[in-house]
Amino acid sequence: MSTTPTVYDVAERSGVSIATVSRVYRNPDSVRAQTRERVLAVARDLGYVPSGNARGLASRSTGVLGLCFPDYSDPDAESEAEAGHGDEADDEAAMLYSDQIIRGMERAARRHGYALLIAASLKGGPESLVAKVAGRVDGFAVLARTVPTEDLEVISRRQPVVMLAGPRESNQLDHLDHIEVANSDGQRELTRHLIEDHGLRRLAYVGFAEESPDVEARFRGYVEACRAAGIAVGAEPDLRVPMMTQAEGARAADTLLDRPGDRPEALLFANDQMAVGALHTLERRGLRVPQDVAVTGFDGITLSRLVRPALTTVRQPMRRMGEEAVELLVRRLSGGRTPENAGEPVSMTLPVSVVRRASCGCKAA
Amino acid sequence: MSTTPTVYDVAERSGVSIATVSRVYRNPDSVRAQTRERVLAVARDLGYVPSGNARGLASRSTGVLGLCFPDYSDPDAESEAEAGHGDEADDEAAMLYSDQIIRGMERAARRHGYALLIAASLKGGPESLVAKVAGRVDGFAVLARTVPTEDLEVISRRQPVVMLAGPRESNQLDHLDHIEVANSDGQRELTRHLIEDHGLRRLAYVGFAEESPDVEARFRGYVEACRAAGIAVGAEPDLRVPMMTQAEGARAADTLLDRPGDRPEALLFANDQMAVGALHTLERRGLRVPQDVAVTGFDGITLSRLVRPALTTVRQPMRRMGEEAVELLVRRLSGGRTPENAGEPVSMTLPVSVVRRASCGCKAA
DNA sequence: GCCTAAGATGAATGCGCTTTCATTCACGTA
DNA sequence: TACGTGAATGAAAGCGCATTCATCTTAGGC
Repeated sequence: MSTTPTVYDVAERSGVSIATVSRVYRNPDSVRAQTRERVLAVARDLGYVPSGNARGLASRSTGVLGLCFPDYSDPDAESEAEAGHGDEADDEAAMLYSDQIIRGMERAARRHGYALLIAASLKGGPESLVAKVAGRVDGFAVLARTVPTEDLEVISRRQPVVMLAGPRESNQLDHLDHIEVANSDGQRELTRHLIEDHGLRRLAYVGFAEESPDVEARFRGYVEACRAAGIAVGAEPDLRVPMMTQAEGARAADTLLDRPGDRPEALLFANDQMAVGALHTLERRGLRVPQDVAVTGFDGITLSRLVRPALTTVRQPMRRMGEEAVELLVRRLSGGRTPENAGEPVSMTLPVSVVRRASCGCKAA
Repeated sequence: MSTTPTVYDVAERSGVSIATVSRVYRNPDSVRAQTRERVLAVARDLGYVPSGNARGLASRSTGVLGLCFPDYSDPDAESEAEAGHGDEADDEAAMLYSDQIIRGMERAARRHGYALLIAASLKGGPESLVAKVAGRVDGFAVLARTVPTEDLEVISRRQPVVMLAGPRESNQLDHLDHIEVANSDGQRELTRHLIEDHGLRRLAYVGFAEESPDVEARFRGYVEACRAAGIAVGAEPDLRVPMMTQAEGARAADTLLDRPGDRPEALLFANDQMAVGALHTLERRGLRVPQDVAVTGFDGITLSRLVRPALTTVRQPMRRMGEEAVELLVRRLSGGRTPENAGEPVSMTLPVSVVRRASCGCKAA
């Protein structure tokens, strides 16, 4: 009896067939009450729990949705939390993207009766990651750039996959559902705000070195706003950094301020982490924000509100993104096996909102 | 071909047996390189992804750990986030317990090569919840009181289960591993702080109506500190509320302040949510915190730092708890099939820390 | 050039459950 | 009394993979 009990054990002990045991769990009403009770009693007695694997195998569906995300942990955040045990710097503050998406997905999944399987990619083989998740769920969401697109290409032929954040790949993944945020709109509006409402004209944009669709889109919004205001800008950000971390942001600020010529009136960063790093640099150099230099971020992470001056940024509705992802998956899953399921891939863009705080001059620091 | 490809399809197309296909994924080195490449090519071509279910069934292990938690969503938080779109009140602020535990578990699980399955109980049958999770994972953690103890009793005979937060049940679950925080110590220290460092003596404690081991432990700490200081206290909290929400906290404050006799100098709440609600009430009534009344919470949720005055509270290391839970499960899982596995159940208590902020008078509001 | 051992592959079985399809049984009806 | 009916249950066939054990190669060794 050291082995875990199965339907066979329960069936034998309660004098019914395994089919009946199965029915007791799948469709209780189809079994006579008396029989049902007997089976349940034995099951309880034996400590029987239906094997999800066997169930899934036989019914080819798992009742689980998945989420793959990259290892987002910013080394900065880690070390900072460890070093300064200050009240303000504790790690709780850093509710990451992934956390919010997880929360959104979990809620929505629960509503639809699904559980959620989450897995972040290790630096090792992403192969194992996606394979592991894909093989165990009915459908899943992937944060952009977590998994090689070609792998997704393959997997999406077999189950619903929705890509989060990051414009749809123009090449092959045209049949992948996709949810993004209005990166371009947000950055454009924020830039317009700096130019029109604060009268700033010497702007500098800091982006990411590796090609990142999101960052590109943000930069595009920046460029549009500048041009609309008659401000000349190049086709490239003023600076590209190797990683979008606080450390790099701090360094970037130094680099830009050390450049010859007039000091920029505003530093626009492609994400909040970098902007926060820049804030440190500016303070160290004795420059006041926003009086001497305005600073803006992008994302709207919790930390952006906690720093001083509070960071003006663009908030992304990550939680909602998670919810929408689930809705989409559920729709694909329930919508008949093959009707319009092969129909047009859905692509949705969620609106963002500019959050005006102190670092651009809107509120008192 | 509309059906999802299986090992059989791959085997046939690449001219090998299914055993070889399986080997290619499970143990690549045991297959000749040439053969391996051929199989992988076909797999890629066909869009083959190994079925996690079949794998799990055949190898009886899933590579997944689970977490069951109650539906913690505080209705307050929801409505507040929807109503006031204020910058300060956005939902990011509310990083709940479950979120932190999830994060801790995810990190630790990833390190050990496991994925994480999370599921919150719906109000419906908790049966389905736990069964669903239990059937799909190698082991899992449960937040106290999410699942009827008798169910756990049954399941724990079949796989490792670790209970989080909440003292071990004295009755039957003695063979369940268990991780808790030093609730009693924390509340005692916090109370001692109010009494000795701030000279407060008229205290009032607000707890939860339903029996909750954690809340009981906290109350116990409170009582100990009072008695040690020679302050008389009853065996019951001054007030028990039906739910530990902000709304109830607000109401509780009203109730306590309306009672005849001297106004309490300090209101101690069994969690932060209630304390925050009380803060609203006090402001409405024109009472200053901490000058007129001190207020304290318990938990150390992010919101506790964001409210004004910032809340003095006791921080629980929820994230670490998640990590420890995984470590424990992994140990159980890897530690031989039956050696000391049946050994003593582990029970660990994580230390908490008092966070002194403005609401008790320690820092400027 | 023949024999042996290690390496590569195949055949077959079982993992635990779901799901037709068929069978049995108890009634009500003609 | 014989027969149709629907409910309850059983028999059996997979679901897709991992894993022995047996079989077949192939590279050495003499």
